[in-house]
Amino acid sequence: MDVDIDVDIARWILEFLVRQPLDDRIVSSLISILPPTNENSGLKKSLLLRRIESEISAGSVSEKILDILEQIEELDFQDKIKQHSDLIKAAYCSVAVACTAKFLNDKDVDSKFRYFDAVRRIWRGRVCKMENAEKVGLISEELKSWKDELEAAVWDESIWDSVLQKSKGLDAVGAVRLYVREEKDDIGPSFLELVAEALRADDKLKGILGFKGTHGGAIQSSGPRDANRGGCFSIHVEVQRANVVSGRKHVASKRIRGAPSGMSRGAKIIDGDTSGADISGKTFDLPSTPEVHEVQEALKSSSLDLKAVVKDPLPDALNIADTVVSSIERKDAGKQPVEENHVGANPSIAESSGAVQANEGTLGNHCSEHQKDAPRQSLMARSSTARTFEWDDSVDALAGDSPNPGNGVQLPSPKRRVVSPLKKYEINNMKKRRKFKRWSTSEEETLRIGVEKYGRGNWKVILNAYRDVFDERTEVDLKDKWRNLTR
DNA sequence: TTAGGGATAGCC
DNA sequence: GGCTATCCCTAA
Repeated sequence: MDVDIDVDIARWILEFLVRQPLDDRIVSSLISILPPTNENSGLKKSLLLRRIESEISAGSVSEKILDILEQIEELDFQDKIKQHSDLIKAAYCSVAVACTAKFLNDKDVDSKFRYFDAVRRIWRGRVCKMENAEKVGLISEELKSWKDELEAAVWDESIWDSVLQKSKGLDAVGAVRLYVREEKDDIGPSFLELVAEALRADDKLKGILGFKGTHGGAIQSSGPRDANRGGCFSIHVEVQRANVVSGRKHVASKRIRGAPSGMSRGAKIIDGDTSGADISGKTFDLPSTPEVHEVQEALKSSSLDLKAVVKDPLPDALNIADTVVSSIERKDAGKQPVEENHVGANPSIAESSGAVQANEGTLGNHCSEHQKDAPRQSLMARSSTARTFEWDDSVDALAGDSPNPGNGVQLPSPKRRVVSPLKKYEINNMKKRRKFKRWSTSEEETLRIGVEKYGRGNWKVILNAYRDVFDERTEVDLKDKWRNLTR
């Protein structure tokens, strides 16, 4: 089930997340619940690069990397990037060789079978397909040379040693790392990081952000090939004061001007206190799991970066809000009028108040009648496709963790909402079933070999021993398949 | 981590 | 709709 969340915001979140050292499962979970952002090939590439990094984190390479590099090549092809980096070709060649030649290490019957199988899969399968399709993005002279050599070794065991020695001269992991570094440098930082960076560097922009200024601060994108973010754009944030006060909601409309299509939608920030609020939209809660907490921490850290560079952009707004808010009866004396403006003015500070950051992976979604009915239209009026997102848990610690608690802003504690059984049901259903993938004969054969060698029931050992063959399989899959084979 | 039951996708 | 293969959940 996809979360009903603005696709641009989802993209910002994903752009940010894929650059964080988070567990892959967490990122995958988030991707599965955020709406698809298929049109963004830059994000896709970032995700693929992340998968590569994950694959080589153990210091070895696998055939999965070949698959990912092919996907990247396809993306580049779709983006009409004709000139492919030599580094991607070198990385592909090195990994292909490593994934094949490793089976020459042992001289037993199994390894011989696996070597033949690897040559069939990689060189007669992948490489030949690319050659036949005249897809030259990953084809290099070096690759062709290795193909001949490895094919020759299929028929001539006497050259195994020399091929093996030569293959050891290739540093596959190093080649992949070099390529990934080049791509990441090329893509540049995420949008959220750019904003943070711009705020750090530009005092003027700090002043502009959050209040009714019409000036725009410019942020230069550092990703020359990242057509999805555009080369240069400006940021404009406006506070809808009327809504902030009348609805006890903190609303800011953020718009990127001059950005490519899809970048100009609103992000609304709402106070965690929703009591009495007229909620017409759907609300999504995240389960309070360690994984979710980990993601929240990463987002929080980025938010704190923002907060650290924004001192107080709205002193005037505070005074105005002070006057208006004072007329509203408050049950909670700890909620100061100044909070409202801080929140409305600055998304980074909004977080501290229990407000929700759309760009913090918030999955809550409220539509405020107050905002809808607000008589004053903002210059940066929320677009029809914009939604409101509410973050319940992430902000708990922020107010208390504030490095400068005496700075005058004491923010209300967000309230954890009780998740209804129905919601829990929805949360459980957010996990998508994997795509149905039929077992190949080589997988079946390898499973038989594995069971013969390691014994039935040692599914994890077998999976680890033949990880290259069992692509996207789990130990449970192996167990289930064996059960099926032996029925 | 594994085993087993149940759910679901894919095929006929 | 029925059957089978694959995937998922949960108890041990």
